[in-house]
Amino acid sequence: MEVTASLSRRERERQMRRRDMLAAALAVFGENGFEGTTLDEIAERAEFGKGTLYNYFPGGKDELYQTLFEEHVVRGLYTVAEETLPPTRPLTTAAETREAFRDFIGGLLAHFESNRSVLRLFMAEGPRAFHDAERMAAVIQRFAAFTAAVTAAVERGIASGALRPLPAEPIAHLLIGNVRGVLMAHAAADCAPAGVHTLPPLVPSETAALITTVLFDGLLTPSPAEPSDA
Amino acid sequence: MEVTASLSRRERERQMRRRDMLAAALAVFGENGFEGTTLDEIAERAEFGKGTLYNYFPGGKDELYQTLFEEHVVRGLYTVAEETLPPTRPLTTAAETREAFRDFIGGLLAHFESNRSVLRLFMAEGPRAFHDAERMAAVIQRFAAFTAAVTAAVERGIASGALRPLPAEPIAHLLIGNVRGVLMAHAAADCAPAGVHTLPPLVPSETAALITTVLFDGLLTPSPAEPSDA
DNA sequence: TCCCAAAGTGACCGACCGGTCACCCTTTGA
DNA sequence: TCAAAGGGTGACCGGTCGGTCACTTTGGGA
Repeated sequence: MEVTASLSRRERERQMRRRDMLAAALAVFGENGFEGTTLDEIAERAEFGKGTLYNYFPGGKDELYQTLFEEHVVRGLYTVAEETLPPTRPLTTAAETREAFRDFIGGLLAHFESNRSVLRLFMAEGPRAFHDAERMAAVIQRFAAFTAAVTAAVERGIASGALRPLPAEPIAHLLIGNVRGVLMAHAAADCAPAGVHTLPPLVPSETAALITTVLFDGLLTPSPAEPSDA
Repeated sequence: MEVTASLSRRERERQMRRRDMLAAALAVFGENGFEGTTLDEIAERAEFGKGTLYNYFPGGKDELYQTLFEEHVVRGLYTVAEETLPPTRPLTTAAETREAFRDFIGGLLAHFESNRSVLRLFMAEGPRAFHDAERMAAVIQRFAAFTAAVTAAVERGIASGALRPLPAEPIAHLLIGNVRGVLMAHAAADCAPAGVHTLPPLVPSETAALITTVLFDGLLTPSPAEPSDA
């Protein structure tokens, strides 16, 4: 028992240190990007020697980055989709559908709005992968479950008649792209020095409402009668 | 006269070499991204010595990159906006407005679809700027004229009653973001190895029509009567 | 034909950084 | 108390790459 307890304490301490390292790495990657980050800085920030990083992450810089990306970005996206667009949620009326996707969009915005380092991780990985087919394949694969969940929801909306019969997957990508665009704009704005193109702070619910209005009701002034919600 | 002619021939040759260097640089940057590109490779591809690059671009790697970005991306975007959404184009009816923005979106798609290197330049610069306030400010400033032109068009559409009275600038960004998203998806797809998430080839006019339908008419099935176009 | 200025060149430099490993220190258990 | 083991450490290594500059080539004019 004592041996077990001792081992598990060791194990717990190991996990804690691992977390400290990841937290430091997230901060530095968020500030300086992948290329701009040095292992020395991560080690210093985590208050460990550089060699120790390699005890915990034998894959080095890349393993640290991929771990963070998986944990915060991939899992974050999937969790939001799972919670707001589960297969059990009814999407039969216009109001239900609009509300579900507003929740989805708001959830995504909230997830990234709360942590700028994670947001930058999200924004920066795509372009990084453009120049490496293997990495790009990995990224696409990792997001597959997420995009599939969104596409399924769109398909259900179309099947129920709530949504127009447009191709579901492009529509799903369009939805995601809108969120991505807004996040990108905010990431850009709060990086630029004060005064240059200042954006009002991101309020997920309000922005989600705006995007939802545009995407679901359209930009055109409704001609015959306002399609009333609920 | 002879002196002048001689000088101008020199000058013309200089311009030609400059162009060769830029073309080589564009190809390499497009393939490998900014960080992944070495001056040695650009020099080799351009069939000049590395030192000669510095005769033409004293600012080195960064000047080459910025020049390409300005020439192909910034000017490209602005030209499309200027041609498809000039202040003189009437945006008073729903049909006019939808058509103008469909042209705009199609123009953007066509501009980048025709040159993948330029597309990657466009996609990659944003994230690169996240970690450098000065560069980000420069990027925002360089796009200011473009976004202003689009915002102005949205405002005119709203003023004429064709578009809903939503905040014009966010809407402009949303429009641009949708195009960006589609382009990103295609850049990603044709980088990934065959078989992974293959996308149908990008047909600017068709994609523009889809985006326009979604953004202007909305995803919801119109309840009372189909708002007929024209 | 010769001269010289301008243009071209690539070997070289130094900074940088990911990754390694020989050493050291703490902990543990007898 | 001590010895062995495991984990922690950071100086160091090798490779890379942006940028430089002393030398070479070129070509136009006298």
